[in-house]
Amino acid sequence: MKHAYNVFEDRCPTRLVLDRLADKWALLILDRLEGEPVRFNHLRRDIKGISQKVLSQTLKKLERDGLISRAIFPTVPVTVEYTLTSLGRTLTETVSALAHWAEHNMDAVLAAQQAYDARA
Amino acid sequence: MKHAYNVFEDRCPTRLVLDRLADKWALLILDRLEGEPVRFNHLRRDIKGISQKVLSQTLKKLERDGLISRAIFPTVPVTVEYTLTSLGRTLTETVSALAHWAEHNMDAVLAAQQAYDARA
DNA sequence: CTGTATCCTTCGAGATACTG
DNA sequence: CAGTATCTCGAAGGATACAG
Repeated sequence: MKHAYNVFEDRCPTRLVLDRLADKWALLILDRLEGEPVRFNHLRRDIKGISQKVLSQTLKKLERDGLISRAIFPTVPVTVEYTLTSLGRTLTETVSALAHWAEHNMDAVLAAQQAYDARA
Repeated sequence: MKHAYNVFEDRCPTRLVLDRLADKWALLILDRLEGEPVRFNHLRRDIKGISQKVLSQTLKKLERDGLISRAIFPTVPVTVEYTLTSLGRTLTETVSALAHWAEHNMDAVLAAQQAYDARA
């Protein structure tokens, strides 16, 4: 067999990886990072609604997973840029596909919800 | 403009839709449902580690969003089949791409984590 | 078989304030 | 600018029992 694990198995490494990806903020960060490095506060401003704490935590997790890298520039005050790694770049296509699906099918989902709620 | 909203805006419908997708169990269910209808307990058995309660809740949300449909067969005891809707089927390619990414890049992520932890 | 109801715990997120 | 440190709070999830 090609793979020892699959996503349907409990407590397998694959599931742990999918868990990390199944995170709203992580997806938004990866999507935003596509194409260009972005600074901390720039991300904070662009990704509306994320708190400083959660942004910091999520960036740390993504860096630990090898999906993004953190570059520190000794300016005053200090500048920090986050960039997709080559591993992270292999994900962007899928991630932005998900984001685009959400944008394009929002209306259909909303309509389905209203129909569902009307029945109940 | 083509879209009034994008995923980076707070409290926009697109974000709400992405929120729903950014759910580990929802992704696993959608992935499992690709290709064939599946019964409740069958899903429960296949998606290892999910509780009855969470499975039920997640299925209800996915049905409300118009991504899956629920068919009741008046057998004794009753049989319930869950199937992807046509809207849901437009998502499967992306969802399974995510799952496959996790399976294929698990090793790289694990290695990155170990390298990160070794540095710290 | 396919769920719902309840209890209980814990984990995560928001708010706020502070630091290098 | 780029974070860390607390604190509090609510919601999500597991376990268990029960129901149609």
